[in-house]
Amino acid sequence: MPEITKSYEARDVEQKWYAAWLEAKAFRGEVDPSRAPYSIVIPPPNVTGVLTMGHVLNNTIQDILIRRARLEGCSTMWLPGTDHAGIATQTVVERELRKQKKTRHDFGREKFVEKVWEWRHEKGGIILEQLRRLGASCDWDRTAFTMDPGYSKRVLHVFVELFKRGYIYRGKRMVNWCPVSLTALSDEEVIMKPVNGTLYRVRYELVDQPGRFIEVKTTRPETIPGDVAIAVHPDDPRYADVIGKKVRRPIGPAAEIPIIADTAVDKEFGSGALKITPAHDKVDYEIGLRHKLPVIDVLKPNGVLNELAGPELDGVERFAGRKQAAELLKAAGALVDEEAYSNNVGFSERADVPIEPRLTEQWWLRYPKIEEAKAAVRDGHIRFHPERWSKVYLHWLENIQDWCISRQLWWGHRIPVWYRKGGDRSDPQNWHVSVDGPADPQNWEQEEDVLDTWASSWLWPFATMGWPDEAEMKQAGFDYFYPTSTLVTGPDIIFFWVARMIMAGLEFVRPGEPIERRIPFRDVYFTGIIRDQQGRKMSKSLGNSPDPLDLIAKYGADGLRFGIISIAPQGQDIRFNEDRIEGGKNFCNKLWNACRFRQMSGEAGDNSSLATIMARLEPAKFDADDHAILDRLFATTREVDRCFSAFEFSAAVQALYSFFWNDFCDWYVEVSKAKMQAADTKANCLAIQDLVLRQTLLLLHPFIPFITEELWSLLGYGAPGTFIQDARLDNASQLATSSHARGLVLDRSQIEAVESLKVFMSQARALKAEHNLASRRDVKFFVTATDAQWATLETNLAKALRMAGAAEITRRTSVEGAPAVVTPLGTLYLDLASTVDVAAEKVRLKKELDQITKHIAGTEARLGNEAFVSKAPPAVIEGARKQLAEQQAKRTELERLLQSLG
RNA sequence: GGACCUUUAGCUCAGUUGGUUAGAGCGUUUCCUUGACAUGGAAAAGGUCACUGGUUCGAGUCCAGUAAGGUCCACCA
Repeated sequence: MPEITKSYEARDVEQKWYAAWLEAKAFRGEVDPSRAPYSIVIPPPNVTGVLTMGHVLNNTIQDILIRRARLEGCSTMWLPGTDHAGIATQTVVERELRKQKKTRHDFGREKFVEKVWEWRHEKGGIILEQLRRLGASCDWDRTAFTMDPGYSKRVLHVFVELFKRGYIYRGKRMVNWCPVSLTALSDEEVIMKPVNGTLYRVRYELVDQPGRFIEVKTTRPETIPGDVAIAVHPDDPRYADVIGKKVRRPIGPAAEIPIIADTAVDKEFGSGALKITPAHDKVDYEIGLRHKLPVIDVLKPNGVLNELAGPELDGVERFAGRKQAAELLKAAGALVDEEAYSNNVGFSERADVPIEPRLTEQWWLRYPKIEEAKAAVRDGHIRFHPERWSKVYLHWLENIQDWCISRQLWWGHRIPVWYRKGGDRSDPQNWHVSVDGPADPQNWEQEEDVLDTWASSWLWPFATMGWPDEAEMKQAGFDYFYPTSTLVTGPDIIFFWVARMIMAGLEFVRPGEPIERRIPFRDVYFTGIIRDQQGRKMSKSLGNSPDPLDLIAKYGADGLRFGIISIAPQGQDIRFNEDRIEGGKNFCNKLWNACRFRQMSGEAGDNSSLATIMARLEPAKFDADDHAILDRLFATTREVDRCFSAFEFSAAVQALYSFFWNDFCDWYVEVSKAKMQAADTKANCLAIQDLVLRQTLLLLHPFIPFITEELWSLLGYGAPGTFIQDARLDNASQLATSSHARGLVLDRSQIEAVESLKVFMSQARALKAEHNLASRRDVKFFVTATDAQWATLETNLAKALRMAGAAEITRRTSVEGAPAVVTPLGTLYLDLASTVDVAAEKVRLKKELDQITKHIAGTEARLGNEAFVSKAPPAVIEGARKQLAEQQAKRTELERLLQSLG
């Protein structure tokens, strides 16, 4: 067996094992009816994406779930892939073209789309390669892409089906228009941001009463040329006499526009009068419809004012136009005043510029299965973790609006609608809607728009598994793996993705079957957002996000995974802290060296299975520490189990950390050193170490897959050619059953004795340190103890001497004048009476006495409280009494020690 | 305007259904290169659990309110 080196070198080990896993197709998801399925579909990253800390967290959690399920005996399948990300990808490629001073229009649609595909093949999907570096155990043979021919066909099929079922319609409506991307956006892609601007007070002169004005307040004077009315509230007495009269539009093409009454106007705001510009405001548009007003669009799609804005403003960009309009108003004497004003403005999520409300023809989707989607979560068929996100989800569904699914882009799924050449496009008589198009294509032209990216990714959980083609579904194991088990994602895409996937699954999968068969996943785990030290979101533009690949190079993939999980509490945002990643690396090193020590301590016995290790245990030779470490091992196994069922990964990591580092390394391995020197106890002690290490590696493997695989192999736990994932993880009760079968019953009193020994040891070291003897290993101690206390000490004496760094500990009936400490195993004296600073020792003892006296007072007060004694549960009262007795005994002993010092 | 989250040691965070003297990691101080590990070991210092009330025998934990910070939703020009 190869020797374990002094320090753990992550890089080589990681490369070696990942290659071996791929070679063996260890991550292949196979249909196996004898086992339970466990499946995850990856939230497909943008094909343009590179690995961020968010991806690290998200995918580490998915990998943890998948690997744990594998160890529990499930047949697992983690489906990877990427999203074509319409706007983002098109923008990236257009940016490349701009370097060559070209635009997509220089190429034309077909050539441009070819360019995008070229780009994708060369540079797209880097992130999937990066996920391998992280250790992600995806079934790479299933890698999907939302623009794959098969996937695309399914997207179009869904469009056609929804159209047939009456959920899709075409209509001219106000949409959120991005003047940079030149496309419509859904409401979800608009981010509201407060903007500091100006509120202009503008006056409109009445046509038949020169000199009389109506004032309105507006933030957008450049749209005044598009004004078609002034609206007031019908009950507003200030304007009762002007309703129906006309005012002059102060700038732009001269026009007389009516004063109308509409209840949508807020009497309290501003002057109570509102300018109506139906082309550039959603509310205005609705008022315009009610009053049959014309629509005057003064903006070009790119946000530049057009000729309808008048000669002065024609061709001026919208923000420059705003200032210029104000000047024109001033010149016309129509600007009353202006004031600084902050209001919320919708921004395009992608381009980060204010969107324009714009009246355009678009395709809309009325969502299917809204009520059932609510029920799925409300009734617990789908469980959100943390649960509180379900409120956000339900609230959105309560107020859901139709979804604008068409985008004026070239990169994406072109909408499968054809219009009869020369026909009126708004007349459905002239439409052909099908996946494959009309039989006589020469007579038709296809819709230019493509679908919103989310209108393809909402099918991800089933379109990646061959749906709706029976043969492909069979091959993908659809029946077996759907619904998927857990979705791991961020709460920021509850609306974009999670809710829509639920509706899509309910609408399309296994129609007529019960809801639990149609939902796309059973659990949804929402991660937090990773923030920097100042609490800011990590983002490319701020440059505050470390490159995960750098972190992998520095700390190893395992170190990164362990570190990030340890700072990621459930559902809370995460303050990134590189120290914790370093802590992850250090933990790996600790694990490595503990295994190294095991290897150096003696030949491995038969480690090939749990049973063979159990067979090597010798219950008759178990001492207190042996009982205690197995007790802690079982308890930790149980705790990790609980953490997984509660999705508390950082708690699992903490439990494993403290068990392994504190209980095993700091204590058990240390006491082992004495036991392994005795031929009689050595074999049993090594068997126990082998048992602990085996179980620990299994429990840790989902979190740190590489190093555990390496150590599993080095310590001979697996047969050659097998992986740690081929083993089964026994739970705590299975472990207990196996050990019972071996005749081992853990002894509670022995386990408690170890707790006393630990306290004793700590106090002995502290006593040495207080007298500047911490580094000495030849110190002599005396102890005054009861027979029971001494019995515990005596049986563990060899270990105790070693651990305390003592030459001897001898029992005395009384000791005078030596520094002492009261321990659970008797009073311990340092044999240095002659050199001791009596005054300092008295101060120290006095301080301890004061403390215990305070505690006694507290305990007595509680027990003296009639209400406590009569109302608290007996166990609590009993505990308090026992505690009081112990405290009093300690006080008596401290007083005696003080007295003996004079 | 509505909903939600957070506030515990210098820093980042645990703290399960209320129950001994509130914990961990990092950082700090002192000591230690003893044959697994200095990516380590030992000891120690460090907290009015944001604030105010309430419920209770008992509150970091439950309730109400206040303050600060954050997130999401919402068509007031």
